[in-house]
Amino acid sequence: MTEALKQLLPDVENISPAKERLLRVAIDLFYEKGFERTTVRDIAARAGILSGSLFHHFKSKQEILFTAMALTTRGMGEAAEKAVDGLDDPVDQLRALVLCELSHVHRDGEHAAYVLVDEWRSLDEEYREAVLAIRDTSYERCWAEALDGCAAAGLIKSDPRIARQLIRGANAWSKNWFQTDGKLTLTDLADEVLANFLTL
Amino acid sequence: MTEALKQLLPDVENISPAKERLLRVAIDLFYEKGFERTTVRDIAARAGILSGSLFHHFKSKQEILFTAMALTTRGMGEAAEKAVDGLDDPVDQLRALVLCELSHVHRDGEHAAYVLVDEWRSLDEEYREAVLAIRDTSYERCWAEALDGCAAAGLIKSDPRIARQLIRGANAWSKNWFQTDGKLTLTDLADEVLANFLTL
DNA sequence: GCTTGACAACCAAGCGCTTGCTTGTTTTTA
DNA sequence: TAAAAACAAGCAAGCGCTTGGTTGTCAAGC
Repeated sequence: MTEALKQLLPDVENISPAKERLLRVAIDLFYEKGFERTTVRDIAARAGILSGSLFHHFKSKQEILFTAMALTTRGMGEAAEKAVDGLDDPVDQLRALVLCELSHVHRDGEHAAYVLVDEWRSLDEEYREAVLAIRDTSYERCWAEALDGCAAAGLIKSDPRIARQLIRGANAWSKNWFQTDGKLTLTDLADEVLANFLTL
Repeated sequence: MTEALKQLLPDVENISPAKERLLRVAIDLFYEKGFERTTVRDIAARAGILSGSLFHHFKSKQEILFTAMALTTRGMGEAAEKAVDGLDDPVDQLRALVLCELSHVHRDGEHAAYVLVDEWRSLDEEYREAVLAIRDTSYERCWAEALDGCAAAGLIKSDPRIARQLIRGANAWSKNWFQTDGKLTLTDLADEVLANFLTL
């Protein structure tokens, strides 16, 4: 990580309650309509303030997106670490992580939507590396550990890194077809994913 | 399909060469930057005309997106039918379809980018049903046939429709990580996908 | 064979509106 | 009473789209 990015991160570490409230509103809207279709007036209106007041907290709309993604990414990292905590069997770890990821995609947990990754293309290049850094040091490290464990036991068919990408794609896409209120539960779906990617 | 949609479709059936040229430019830009970030001035500039002239061919930017998605969807349907033509073994069919889908995602074929599906959210509701109708009568029918065949032979682990969604997600996401110029070829990737979703 | 008219393609200019963001001031909070 | 948060007002730029007029093409009519 470059020096410039290290200067960016402290801002992410201590987010005031007021700021976090605005971020949750923004994340909701980004989830519903996407970043580009969401205007600063939309965000302000739902938060009950005027659009100009937003810029007292953030210096640009782009910074809102960045902070939102950083916050989300950090929250997912913590959730992932908590999910695998105390699990020794890599299969158990993987099951927990799949369910964790699906929960975030469908916003079942307390944290924000994983699908902010959909907005990757909207995030300015200068910010991307910082978000990636947060993701890799926590969230993806959990995945790598679980998948490497499965691979060592000969339980997966692909290279762990390829398997990770295939699983991520399958999970993320479920946003576009899976209905939480249907017969299939999120846990069922997680089992389906595991059944396909593990040699049981 | 409603009557209103039937009136929409003929426009998609006969697209003039000039119109198709503009659509290819638009699709390129949508692929590169996304629909929202692409302006009508961007499209016109790359096509070598002024922005106003676009509206001689399309009545709105939204119609450009719709026609582009319809054209792409039709092209993919034809490609899929051609890919499975003459193949009797459902496994062979599935292999062909996976490679076909990956090729479109990475724009290796002559046809446009499959990832226009990414712009689903940008397409006005009134148009969506029409695009879905085109997709289901050709492209998705091929997939259903192949997957049902595999399921009948006990070669897949999930319900065919769930398997289809998981595969679609895995394929679509590959746009965000797979490098065409890397060691792994598209055919290799297709084999990886098959290895995971088939019980061989 | 030349004119004519119809047509599609495009240009030139700009309208009305929305966007992200700024400024100076007032209210609220600690 | 000073800092933080929000308001009120609006700017400059960019957006999708419209309008009226100018080209080039080509078949029909005398």
